[in-house]
Amino acid sequence: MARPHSYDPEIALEAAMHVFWRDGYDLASLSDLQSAMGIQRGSIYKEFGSKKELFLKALDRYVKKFVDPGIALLTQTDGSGQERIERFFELAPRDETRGCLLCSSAAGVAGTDREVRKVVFDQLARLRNAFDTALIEQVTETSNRRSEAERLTQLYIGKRVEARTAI
Amino acid sequence: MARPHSYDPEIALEAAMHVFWRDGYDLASLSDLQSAMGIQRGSIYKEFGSKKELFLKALDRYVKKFVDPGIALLTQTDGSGQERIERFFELAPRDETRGCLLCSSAAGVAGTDREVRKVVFDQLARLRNAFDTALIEQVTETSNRRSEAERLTQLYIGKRVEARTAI
DNA sequence: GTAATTGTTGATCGTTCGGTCAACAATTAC
DNA sequence: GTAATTGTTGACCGAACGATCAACAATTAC
Repeated sequence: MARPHSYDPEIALEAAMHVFWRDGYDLASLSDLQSAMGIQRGSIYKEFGSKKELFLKALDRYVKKFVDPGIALLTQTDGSGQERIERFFELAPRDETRGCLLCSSAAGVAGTDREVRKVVFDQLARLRNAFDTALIEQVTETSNRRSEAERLTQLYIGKRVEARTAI
Repeated sequence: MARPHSYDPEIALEAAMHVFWRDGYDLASLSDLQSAMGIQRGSIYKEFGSKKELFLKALDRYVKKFVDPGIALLTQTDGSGQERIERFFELAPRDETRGCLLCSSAAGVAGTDREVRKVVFDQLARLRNAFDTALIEQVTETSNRRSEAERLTQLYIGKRVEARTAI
């Protein structure tokens, strides 16, 4: 009954995610996004609402693609928790100099935007809980386990942020 | 022989450092800096050259004020290395939600500006070396010590980046 | 006093930003 | 075919950006 889409919103979002991943929220301009997504500005706004909404959807996609598999690995039941934690830290390719969109956002836009900060906080909490689950055999005392899970989360963030400084 | 300065460049730089610390490089606008520094735009440019040069000088000041004392603690000779490392991680106040300017810059502007990236990389290397020095009693094997120093550096970055997500 | 020198100001520059919208295109229902 | 509906486009908007500069202010040397 009406003109059909000429582009796939999922593919456009995927492209936007990569721009935000590489450049961060602030440096990613609408012109950059427009080029990468292959659609015009008006279509971006009709489809995604605003730059910030587009970013939040791209971040959500990033989490589904790159964080959730790690959480699934940590919380699955085969193999020892220690093994799963080691495998978790091997998930990110060594040459991925873009780091982690979630971690970079923690250092960047999350510091100034409350809504983004909440999303980042919640996702990092999910990761912390997954570490906690993986530690349940090794560390029986709850508060010790919680602080070790906290340490592992911070270690993950540090690794992925440091990756962005590679020369 | 000429008109004297009406402001103290060191105090102005200190103010700029706090703006960059809170907002990051991109979000810190010249208007913000101007207000915080208490001098007009023209004077900022005459004194510091450009926004990026001002940022690099502010980052340098940040390192001198907040990173160097930590490095000094790690590399001093009294107390055990383990003790000094523990004290290092207690240097940052728990309620410092701005995190660490060096770490935030690693996740942010360092990803897109080569010059900033080099500075951040070098300063993180100094910190890594300081951890290595503090580990010299505990870990005698060189490559083990190096990877443990790397871990501690990443843990530090993670802690300070995570601090920015506090709700 | 005057001349020379340097610091300070704020208006102004061109550019880029995120965002909007009227015109046009493509489809379905009839 | 026409009408209705929705998708797409690119020109355009005001605002904010980083940066510049001519005019003015304050000091020293004489």
